[in-house]
Amino acid sequence: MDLRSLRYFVAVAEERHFGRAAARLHMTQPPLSRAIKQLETDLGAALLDRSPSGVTLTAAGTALYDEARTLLEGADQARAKVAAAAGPGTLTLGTLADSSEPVGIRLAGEFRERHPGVRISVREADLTDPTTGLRAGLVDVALTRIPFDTTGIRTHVLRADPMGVVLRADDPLAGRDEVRREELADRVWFRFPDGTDPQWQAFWSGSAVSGPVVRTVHECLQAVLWNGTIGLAPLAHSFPEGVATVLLADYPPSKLVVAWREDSTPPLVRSFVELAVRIAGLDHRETPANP
Amino acid sequence: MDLRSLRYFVAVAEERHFGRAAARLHMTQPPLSRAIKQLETDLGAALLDRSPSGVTLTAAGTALYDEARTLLEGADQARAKVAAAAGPGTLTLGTLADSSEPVGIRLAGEFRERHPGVRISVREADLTDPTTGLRAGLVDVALTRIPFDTTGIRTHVLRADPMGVVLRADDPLAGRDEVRREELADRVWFRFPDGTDPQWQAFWSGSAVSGPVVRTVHECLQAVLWNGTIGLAPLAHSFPEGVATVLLADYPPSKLVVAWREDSTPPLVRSFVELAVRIAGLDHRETPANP
DNA sequence: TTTTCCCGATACCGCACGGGTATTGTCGCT
DNA sequence: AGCGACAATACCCGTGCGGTATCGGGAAAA
Repeated sequence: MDLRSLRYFVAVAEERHFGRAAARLHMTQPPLSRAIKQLETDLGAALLDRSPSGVTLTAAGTALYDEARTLLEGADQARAKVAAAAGPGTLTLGTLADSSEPVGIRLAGEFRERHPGVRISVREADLTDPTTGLRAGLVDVALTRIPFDTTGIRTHVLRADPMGVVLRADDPLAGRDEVRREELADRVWFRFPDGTDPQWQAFWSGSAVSGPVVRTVHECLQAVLWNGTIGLAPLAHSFPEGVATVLLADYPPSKLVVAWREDSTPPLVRSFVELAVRIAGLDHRETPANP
Repeated sequence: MDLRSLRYFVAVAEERHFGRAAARLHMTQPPLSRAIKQLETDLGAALLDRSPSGVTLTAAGTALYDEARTLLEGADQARAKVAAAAGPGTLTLGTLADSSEPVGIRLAGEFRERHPGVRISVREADLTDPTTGLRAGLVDVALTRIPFDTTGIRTHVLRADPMGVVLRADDPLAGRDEVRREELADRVWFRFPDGTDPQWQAFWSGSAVSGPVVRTVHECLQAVLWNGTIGLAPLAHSFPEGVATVLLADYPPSKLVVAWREDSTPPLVRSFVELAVRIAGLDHRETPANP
């Protein structure tokens, strides 16, 4: 007898219908039927009277329903008590200035729901530090992009986004479906300041040695609009008026990762990472397979 | 957070030692460590301070310990309440006069432990009915041996025992390690009464058409001692003074099964069957692999 | 200081279980 | 009798749990 079975049973008891209960539990009917039967076997008593015109509780079933409610209630209170005893936790999250994207939104929501007492302080880093202050200890966990030097840092890929070039809307290439890198050979690229992580620098601006130095997304867009520079960006979110994006056909995709220090294993960090991975996985699978 | 994790945590909290706690939980230390860490991740708080000189509880840990105790206590009470509401259950068990064997003993014990309120009434059947009254509805579940006509009856093999021949202790063959069937061709075999299940009859007494008719194990042994008849028995338990057993080399093993009517699915029957299968499985695996 | 020992953590593996899809069975109802 | 609704069954597959083997690190002993 575990809490999961009890949750299942409560759902069926309240809906008096396996199908509806399954829907409420975000699952399908057969595993639910099986779980309830296992619970009955485990307890050694019939809990439900199955008739085609609905399901009714036996005496044992009503007894279990009350008990299960109390137990589940107690479990929730236990969580709360533990959270209270642990004191107000804090998690500092570093982002790469694009935390407003879907996965970040859901992640923040679910994390707050799971750990209501935890204060999340978000630090938005500029483009010059792909670790967003992780190695410096300024943040506990980061949503960022690879590649960069990951010694001492562990990462888990959440998603891969195709890369695109960012142009003025009136650029001759602006209407194209895609471009290749060689077509941009004569353009002016931007650069990151000296001292930026070499891998990171190489990914974003190639071997450019001239061109404007940018530190933030904003500066980069300004350079595009005013200098005619080209920008580079993962095609994951929308861009402001006046600029256009074109898919870069021969460029490796940019991978969004969750990153944390490998010596950093406090539960909140682990919980955040676990949540991030799960949600990212769901994002892929949730696309309904329409027949 | 499920009840299993809580049980684990309570054990560790009380033992203040992962190894001892694991032993108490009848498991090994690594999965226990992992489970506790998962629990910490799930709750988002450190529960234990691991120091080489023992394990101590954090504030969150002590809070969870109290809550967990209450929850587990509540779960036990829930079981009791359900059992009470279900009314005193009854399970009638049919056996083939050799229920005193190891698996039967353990089975009865564990079943009583799991379902304290249930009355088990045992019906010992004689050798003439391999179903021990199952088909007639006299018992709910049976510990018996195949083969017999199983239409309408489901069985699950618990164990296979080699067959042996039962002789007077002063029989010339009595000292042998094993005999073959042809060496017994001139012996007098016993028979079952007319009307006995044909498969059953064929297994136990071949095509014998003469010889004494026996109905019980006792009668069979009497026939061996007084008539010089030979008996046939699975070599699973000990035999009384005065008779000897010799392995029958070319005889198929006798399979001990748990049997129930295929239309009979009350939870207590399912629970009994499940227990029987699990215990029989353990019996095999529990033989320690000495290196 | 170096060695040893204890104990928890990690790595990896195999199997069982929980979830899924597809199908069957079985009642009421027309 | 035929149909529709609903739970049960059959089967598949991936995850998770428990196992064994090994590592790492701190404390005690030499």
